[in-house]
Amino acid sequence: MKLHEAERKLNEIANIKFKDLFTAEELQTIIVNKGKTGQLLELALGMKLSNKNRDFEDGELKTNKCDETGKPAETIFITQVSNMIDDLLQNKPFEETSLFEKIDNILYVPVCKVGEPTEWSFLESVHVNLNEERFFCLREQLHKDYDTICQLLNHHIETSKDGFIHTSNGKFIQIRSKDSKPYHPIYSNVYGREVSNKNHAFYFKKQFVGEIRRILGL
DNA sequence: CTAACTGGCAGCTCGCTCAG
DNA sequence: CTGAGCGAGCTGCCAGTTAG
Repeated sequence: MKLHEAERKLNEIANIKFKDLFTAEELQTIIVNKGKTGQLLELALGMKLSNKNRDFEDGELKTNKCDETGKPAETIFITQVSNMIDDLLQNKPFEETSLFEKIDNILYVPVCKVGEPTEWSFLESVHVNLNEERFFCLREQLHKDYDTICQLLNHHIETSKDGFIHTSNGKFIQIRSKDSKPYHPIYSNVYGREVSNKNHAFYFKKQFVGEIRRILGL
């Protein structure tokens, strides 16, 4: 599925309460298993559930919990770090990383989760394409963030007590731990040893959402 | 005191592997 | 050939700590 097609479908179901969008049975699974919202959205859009690198043929779907005004409640998960750690430690050019591939064309869908799940709804989606002129400024900043984070990772490995990487912040994106037991250590070929005892991931910080809303005049 | 940050937990689907 | 088991990668949620 192409991103634009999903965007169109989404705008048809935006602002409709979940109780009018899903069956009681479907809603029940949301309540029992809170991690289900994103999957229900993908199904509502007629997509196949998968663990592939990109949700759309040409981009990525990101949902996030927020309030009625679209203000995000959480940072937004982007992608895991373990398989690209050496790209980062060698500061591979931003545009060539799988991180860039992951974020250069995003359909961001805020999910208003105030009150009971029956009262929740998808809000107006936001399409962020870093190749469009109006996002050049944002793209520049993300590039800077990327370079900063690459430096911070090396700095942590070389100077921290445990010799491991730790939370590293840019202005709009960050890297921090993301794993569950049993942990998945990150091995670096550059250093020839483990550089973390657990997996890490890229996240968009909340300021990122504020920035795209500002750019789009929302 | 409150909001943000940090580190962490858990559950889901897919594809791969391997025994039967 | 087939199905169970498992790892990888995805998702969302939250408690304790820190910063403003």
